Amino acid sequence: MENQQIKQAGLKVTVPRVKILGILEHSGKRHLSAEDVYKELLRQDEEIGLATVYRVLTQFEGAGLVCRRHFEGGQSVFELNSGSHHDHLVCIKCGKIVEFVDSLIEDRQTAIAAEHGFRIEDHSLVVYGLCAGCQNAR
Amino acid sequence: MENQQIKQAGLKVTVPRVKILGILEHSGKRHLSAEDVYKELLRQDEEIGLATVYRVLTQFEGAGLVCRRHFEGGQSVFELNSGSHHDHLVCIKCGKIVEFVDSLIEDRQTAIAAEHGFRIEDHSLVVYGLCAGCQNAR
DNA sequence: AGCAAGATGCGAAAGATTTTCAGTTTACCA
DNA sequence: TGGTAAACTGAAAATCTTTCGCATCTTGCT
Ligand SMILES: [Mn+2]
Ligand SMILES: [Mn+2]
Ligand SMILES: [Zn+2]
Ligand SMILES: [Zn+2]
Repeated sequence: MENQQIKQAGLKVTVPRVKILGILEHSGKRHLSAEDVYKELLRQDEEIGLATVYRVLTQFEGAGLVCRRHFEGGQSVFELNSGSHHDHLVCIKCGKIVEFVDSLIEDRQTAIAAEHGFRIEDHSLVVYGLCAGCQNAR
Repeated sequence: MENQQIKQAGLKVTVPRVKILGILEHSGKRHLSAEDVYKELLRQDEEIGLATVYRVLTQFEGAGLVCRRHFEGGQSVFELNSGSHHDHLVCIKCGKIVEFVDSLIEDRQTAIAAEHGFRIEDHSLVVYGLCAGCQNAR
């Protein structure tokens, strides 16, 4: 269960951490903002402050349990670290998110970085557009 | 000169606008934060407020004169709109920025979006790493 | 020159995230 | 099982970047 992952991450097992990890795992949505997590905690009648939510998410990120994403506009969103990298397609109207991986793109990035003498540490690719549903909706 | 571009953009020619456009054109750096522009104005003894800098940059963006980029960390940066799209390679140590365009990547993005029924409106690709110089520096 | 629309500068406000701090909880061991 | 140091927590205050509100100037045009 959650306790083990938290312990393995080198963190003490506390109520906020267990609850937050639980929400990330079982809330249905894969990409949640700190605010989303906080609202879900309120719904569950947990007395956990927003500052703690940010703190815990940041610790989880440091421990490699979650990934933080900075999409355009407002808040960052967090998602469980699936272990494998992926990029995102985001609908600018309804917020729908589709994940994808494309080895051709990954390879080109590596090649381009090499051409310029860079050693890649990370990258962020986000494609914004209208999903099928939102293209029709008039 | 600057006056023409501003006028063509449908904006009144004012001192702040002329100065800011001038800085974007001749400051040596291609990617500047609002704060960078503001500091340069102070250096030139111009009495222009930071709020005006943000306002003008946003207007320039709306008029298509500049592009706003949201790289990791704090501030957005602005650059003159070169007319053609490009992505960025950013050194996480010294801040060096290299611009690039890769049609293979662009094509794959279009194909992937199509596969998922999305119509692309925009995209952001930023590769973070260490530039040649920073890899050696010990 | 004279005027109305549009801009500016300033301080205040906003929104997201982080820090501070005093009071709690957890992990560990006698 | 206690006893305790270290780690953690909630709430409020602080930061940081960007935007607003508004009284006061400028610009573009007669
Ligand atoms: Mn994802
Ligand atoms: Mn650029
Ligand atoms: Zn949609
Ligand atoms: Zn560098």
